[in-house]
Amino acid sequence: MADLSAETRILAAIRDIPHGQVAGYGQVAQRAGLPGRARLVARILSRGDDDGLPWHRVLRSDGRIAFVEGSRGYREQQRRLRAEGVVVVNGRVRMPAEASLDAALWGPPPKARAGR
DNA sequence: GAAATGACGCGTT
DNA sequence: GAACGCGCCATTT
Repeated sequence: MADLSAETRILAAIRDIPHGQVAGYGQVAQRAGLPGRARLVARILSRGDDDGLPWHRVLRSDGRIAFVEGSRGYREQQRRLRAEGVVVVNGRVRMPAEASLDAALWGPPPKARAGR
């Protein structure tokens, strides 16, 4: 059967990112069933054809904003992230482990890490 | 059809 | 932790 287009799956994966949560391009691609297509995700977002998509929750694997520092999208994304309670420092965000994203989507473990 | 470009990722230095 | 380099994928010139 004709599977949904890769673009559709990627868009769905991005929409599945919970409020106040962030994910990397590679993570989104993998969640969409397209491992190694991180660049495809970036290209789709660059098009911006879709509406109401939380594109600002998609960051690089390093937790850094993909846009160039000082550019319009950069400031926009940073502003939106902070508006959701995400801590952005020096254009950087604490990248959650993949397990954390799974937990946020499927069920967070009550075993919170204490002390650090 | 080859080369260049881009909201990327990972390993190495 | 930052800088550098190479690899991968899809579109455009």
